[in-house]
Amino acid sequence: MHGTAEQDILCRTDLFRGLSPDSLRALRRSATRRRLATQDPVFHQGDRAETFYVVAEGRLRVTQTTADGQQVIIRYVGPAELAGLAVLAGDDLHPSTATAVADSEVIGISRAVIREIMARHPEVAMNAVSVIAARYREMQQRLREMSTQNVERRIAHTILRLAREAGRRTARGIEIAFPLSRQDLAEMTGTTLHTVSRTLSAWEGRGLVDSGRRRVVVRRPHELAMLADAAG
Amino acid sequence: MHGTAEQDILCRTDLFRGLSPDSLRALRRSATRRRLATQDPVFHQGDRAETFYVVAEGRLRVTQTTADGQQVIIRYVGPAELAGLAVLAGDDLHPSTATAVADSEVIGISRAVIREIMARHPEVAMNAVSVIAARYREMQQRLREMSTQNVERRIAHTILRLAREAGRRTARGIEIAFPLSRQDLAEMTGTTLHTVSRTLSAWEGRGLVDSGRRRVVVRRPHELAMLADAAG
DNA sequence: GCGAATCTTTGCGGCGGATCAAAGCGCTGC
DNA sequence: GCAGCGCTTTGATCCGCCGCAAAGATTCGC
Repeated sequence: MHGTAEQDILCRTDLFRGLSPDSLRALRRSATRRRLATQDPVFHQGDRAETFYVVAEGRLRVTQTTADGQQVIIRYVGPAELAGLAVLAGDDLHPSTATAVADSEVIGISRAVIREIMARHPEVAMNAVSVIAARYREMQQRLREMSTQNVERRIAHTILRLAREAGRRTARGIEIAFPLSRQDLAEMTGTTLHTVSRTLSAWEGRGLVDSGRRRVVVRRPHELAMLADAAG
Repeated sequence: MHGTAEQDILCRTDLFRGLSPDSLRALRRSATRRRLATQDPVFHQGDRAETFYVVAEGRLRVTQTTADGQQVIIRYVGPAELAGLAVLAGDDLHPSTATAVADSEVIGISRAVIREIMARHPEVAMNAVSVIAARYREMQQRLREMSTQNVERRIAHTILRLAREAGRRTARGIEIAFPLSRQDLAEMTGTTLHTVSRTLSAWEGRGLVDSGRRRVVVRRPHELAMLADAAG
């Protein structure tokens, strides 16, 4: 699984959907591959935005850190998804940091290459519009959640979303397929690890989830969804 | 100020920057103008996304309403800015509602027209990427604020942002140039009108702002910015 | 100019969730 | 196998902000 897998992943992205085999081949030649171990950084907040990445395998965590050192998780990025969208927009700097949370493989594409492809293939530029618009909508949804829902519902929504994006069916239920700590969930929902821990403990008591050290399994997705949609 | 003003506004947008005069003229012919009084709706959440709008004059409020009827304000949109970005992305439905908050004039452009322009003029498609990416970044910032800052700082940031986007210099300070109620600020910051009212009263006591019925004037922008950046 | 509607202010009580503190648990490395 | 580190749990306390309630301003319609 080398070249062919790589080309597969590129044409499976929403960004390059519809690009001709020839162009894909050329793109593949100018792209670079990188293997990452857990914890390896891909780029840092404030770095020059020279290269964006397609995840071929594994998963990245995208975070932002505030002036006073608080961190929030913007998103997890999985196979066939993109990290470093600022490059597509032609921005100078990466506004966020991307880090591998599992052994991963990414394909890097430089600003110059993607800008030229978009200029030559408007359908790719239009795909880029859709990709970023989807992220924008995602963000609107999270903002709405933060504004109107209490902590328990926010955690429920977040876990359900992760289960959808990165869920693995097991005998016990749907397992989120990468290490996810209480602290991580807190940084996604705007609360503290203490509150997340208490909430998961309560759910565990009711048989909704099964969780442990950096591990979450959703046992009753339907009931958790009810809870996520309940008032409050 | 008819045709010429309209063309001016179109070429002053980030979206159509760099488009040739000929194409602009053609675009202008296929666009429609609409005058709006305060409170007039432009489009509704759930409507088919057939047309997006360039604000030529005035201001729109873009909101989302949750299943249980709670409203959040996504953004205010002023001259040379866009409303209805979903149309650019080719989405089926408008995810939000846009309403005039002052007498306004908008220029409507249909999905078919903009898609064709983007297909023919990649630079416009790339502009669209930048426009949406800017909104995405804006949203990330607000999410970060919601996650890490207390109510007072969020209100301060919000008012400063509005003053920057829609501020009018007056003898008393910078006046936000459209009607803005306590409830509106609450829906932008994820709090209640009561808390906004208390906060503004406190600031008024310290001479930071001067506010009344649907009216906010920032008297000491610098001090308000200090407060917005302070810890907490 | 009067009343009604809308927006704002302010007091009071309560609670969700943060904060502080300390102890348990499960990996990892030697 | 034991030490040590990072993650998790749980208790106790506190406080920022919400929710409710009622009165005070301001604008608008007739």
